[in-house]
Amino acid sequence: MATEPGALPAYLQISELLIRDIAAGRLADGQRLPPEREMAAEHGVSVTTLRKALADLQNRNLLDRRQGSGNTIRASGEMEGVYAYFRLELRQGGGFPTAQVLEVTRAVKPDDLPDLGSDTGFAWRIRRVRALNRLPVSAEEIWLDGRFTDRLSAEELSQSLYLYYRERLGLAILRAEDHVEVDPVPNWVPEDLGLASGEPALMVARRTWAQTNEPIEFSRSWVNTSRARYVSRIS
Amino acid sequence: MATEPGALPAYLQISELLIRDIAAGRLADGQRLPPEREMAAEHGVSVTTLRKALADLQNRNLLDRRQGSGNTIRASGEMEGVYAYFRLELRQGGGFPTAQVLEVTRAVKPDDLPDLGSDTGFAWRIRRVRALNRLPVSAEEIWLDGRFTDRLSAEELSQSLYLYYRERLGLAILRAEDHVEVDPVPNWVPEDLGLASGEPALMVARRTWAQTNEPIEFSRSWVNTSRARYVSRIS
DNA sequence: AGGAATTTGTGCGTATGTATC
DNA sequence: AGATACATACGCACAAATTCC
Repeated sequence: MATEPGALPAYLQISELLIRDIAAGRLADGQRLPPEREMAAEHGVSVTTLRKALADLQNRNLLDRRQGSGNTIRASGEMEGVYAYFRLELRQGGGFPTAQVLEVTRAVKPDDLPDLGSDTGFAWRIRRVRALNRLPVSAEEIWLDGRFTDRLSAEELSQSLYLYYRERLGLAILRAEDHVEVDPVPNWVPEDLGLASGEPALMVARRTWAQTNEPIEFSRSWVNTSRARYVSRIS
Repeated sequence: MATEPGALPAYLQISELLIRDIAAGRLADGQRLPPEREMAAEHGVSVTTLRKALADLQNRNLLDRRQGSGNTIRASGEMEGVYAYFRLELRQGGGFPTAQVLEVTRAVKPDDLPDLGSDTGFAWRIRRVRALNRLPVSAEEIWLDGRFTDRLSAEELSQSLYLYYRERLGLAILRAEDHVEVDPVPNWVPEDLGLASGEPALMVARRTWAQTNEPIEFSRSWVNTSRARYVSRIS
């Protein structure tokens, strides 16, 4: 393992390497890792150091460590990971999330918007409809600070916005805070969502932060609660 | 450190000992711990082992470890622990939670209630008003399954219901799931909450589970969103 | 300002215990 | 019962951050 001056600690380099392997599918769910001594030799570190890397994966719920049995990848959390921040469910439970972008605009930041950590005053406004099993459940307006990119089009945005942030903009969302309230539906929501403009509806206001703890994004979602509900699991 | 056969590992013995010290107030918030080498000597273990105990405390958010600076107790998490499941905040943020019990009734379980893991068919219904900084913010109706206790009175219930569950009933809440919706306000809510019966309001439906993963409780809270909002932090 | 002292972070190698196969 | 593999624990050396003089 290279030990350049500015580099990350060896155990973090290894754990990040394994995380990328999982994300890329090179390490699949349920796959058994080689014994710790082997892996330590492969990476040219001591068993102690390698164990610290594996402990890190365990803390992230990506690895099942079992004495006498071995270390097993738990990549099930991966696809969930992309949607870990999505908190709407069909009323009968579950539903596969998709999104349709209605509009992408570069605009002056409104005054009532929370601070996004920039002084440019410009931001991207993304409006989209989120669906579960193809049933539209919410309309979402997202404000992404302007400092991250100079161009942004509806075509570029994949189904998972956070995936786009991570892969195209190098922004990993690490934290979010939702405020759930009741708020009038705006006038731009499409018909098929089943929400009447001006009527009170469940509204989720979200702020997100990146690795560096800088605020990135602010969004508001109006939810059709006859189709979906906001779910929060606590443990 | 004693190393009897059936005992916990040394590092866990030490971390549990420190946790008890924090809970009992012998280690106060902000207090600085002795250097690791000193503590290791005190407990008769190696620095490595002691560090593992401290890492455990850090994972529990009870300790702040800073290279070059030392280890500092963060007991703030203690009181928060009791209210960790409380997700309402004043609109300006924060607020100290209190509760006033309106009514405690033993009743037949309604049919539309989710399964509470019992076949007795009886349950306790608790109605109370929750306040933040003495301002009423929500009305709550709780159904506690009947199998846990034969008597329950308003006087017995402390401010924190979960504290009561833990100390009197031996029930530690380990998991909860909130469903947030919009729902008409019931007719029993008191005037000073500022919610009109029958009008739609933010409603939080919660199920809770105990250690054993058995369902315990179901509750619904109607929130005055002009005073408070439902907050969910994700990381 | 600057350098020494203090304190935690990282990493190694090894020995032994214990769960699983 | 034996082999395999992870868990615990020790002691040491050096790096990096902080504090103190």
